[in-house]
Amino acid sequence: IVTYNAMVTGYAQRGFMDEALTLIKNMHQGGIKPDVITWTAALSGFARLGKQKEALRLFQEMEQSGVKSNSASWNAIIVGLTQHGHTMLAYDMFQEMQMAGTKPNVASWTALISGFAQQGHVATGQELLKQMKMSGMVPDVATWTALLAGHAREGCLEESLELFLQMQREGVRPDVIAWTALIGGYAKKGYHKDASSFLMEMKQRGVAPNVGTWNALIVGHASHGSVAEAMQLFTEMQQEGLKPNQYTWNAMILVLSHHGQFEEACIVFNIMQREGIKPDVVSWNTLIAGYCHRGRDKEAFEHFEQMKYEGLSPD
RNA sequence: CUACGGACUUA
Repeated sequence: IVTYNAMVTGYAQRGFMDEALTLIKNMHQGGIKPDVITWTAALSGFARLGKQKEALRLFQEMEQSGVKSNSASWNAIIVGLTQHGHTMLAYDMFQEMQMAGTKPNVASWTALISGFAQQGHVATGQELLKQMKMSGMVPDVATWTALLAGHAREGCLEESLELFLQMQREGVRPDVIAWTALIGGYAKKGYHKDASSFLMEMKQRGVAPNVGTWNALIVGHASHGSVAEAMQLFTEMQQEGLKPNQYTWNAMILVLSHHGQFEEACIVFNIMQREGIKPDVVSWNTLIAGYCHRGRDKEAFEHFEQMKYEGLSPD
């Protein structure tokens, strides 16, 4: 069962759902009964792909086979809904989960709060946090960060900072992700000085910045700031021993495009490939949108064609 | 037991 679960999880996480389902069938034939982990791994795969019908079907199949769902199974469904914009349906599921006798855990609350926060409904998220506390649950660093990030994305820096402080008053230590959410808010508004003081502070407090943290700093230089400073950060992160990832390269393309440096942006396409990272739809969209903003429709179209030629489908 | 939640890129 352990081996099977590992394999089902592997396939499901990669979106190979046919393979995952075949494995479950094999388990049955081999006389091994899939457990709640097997089922949850599989239905979570469907949920992430936005195939809610199939996810729910597996959920029912699980219960019919006599395996009781737990909060993780419900959470997988809820996350699938929130990540595809169905926040209200996720909320309904959350209620249904309780009616079915499963108590939401911290992850359930966090998933729901994050869903609303990502849709720009931060106030609802705040309200849910209050309810969560009233129900006796204790928010952890992920819960706080979901809300904090919501405020940061809205550009409400005071609110995001206040949550950052509040979580600490309530005994929760910010981790690298919480710091990154905070820093990202400041960076995006062009408050680069504040962003880098926070970077220093997090280091002093023993939290090591990761690639995501640097990405947040770099991308701030798209709307406000300069290519030179972005390049400087890009170099610095590598001196710290961190390797640029897809987000980093795309951020660099964005910064260059925003500043009209399209030739350089195209060079970045080549370099990233040489470094083993393929430009994705986001990379191309960024470049094409950059051309469009400057009225360079011809080049936008040429790159649109080239993207298709490279085997990527426009979204 | 590689089951479920939070940050950073385009639109």
